[in-house]
Amino acid sequence: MAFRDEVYALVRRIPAGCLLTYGDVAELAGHRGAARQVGWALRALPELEIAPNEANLPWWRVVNRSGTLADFPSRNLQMEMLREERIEVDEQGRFDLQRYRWEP
DNA sequence: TTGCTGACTTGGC
DNA sequence: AGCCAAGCCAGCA
Repeated sequence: MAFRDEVYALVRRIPAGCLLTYGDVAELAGHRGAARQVGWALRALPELEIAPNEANLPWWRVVNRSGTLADFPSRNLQMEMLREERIEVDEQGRFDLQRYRWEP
């Protein structure tokens, strides 16, 4: 099973209203410290012609360790999705990881 | 094959 | 709080 598919399998299990960091996903996939590859896997989604919503792939529930979003094309969409799931954002546009982090 | 690149993290200032 | 270097490893040229 490819690393990419391990990532997708894990992301699918994140409950609504919860968050996971790139590092968390990497460790759960058995690749501790390979956070960058998780980012790569998520970035590859549009190129794979996958419709994330229809594929039940809540990629927007993966954020970085600072509780912020990096500067990538779909970050605005991600913010919107998180807001719909009642995840609060502070004045600096950050999430409370202590509160929303998913612990399997 | 080697050598970059990168939706990241961590530890040390 | 921020900056920086090192580590990570799947693709790609």
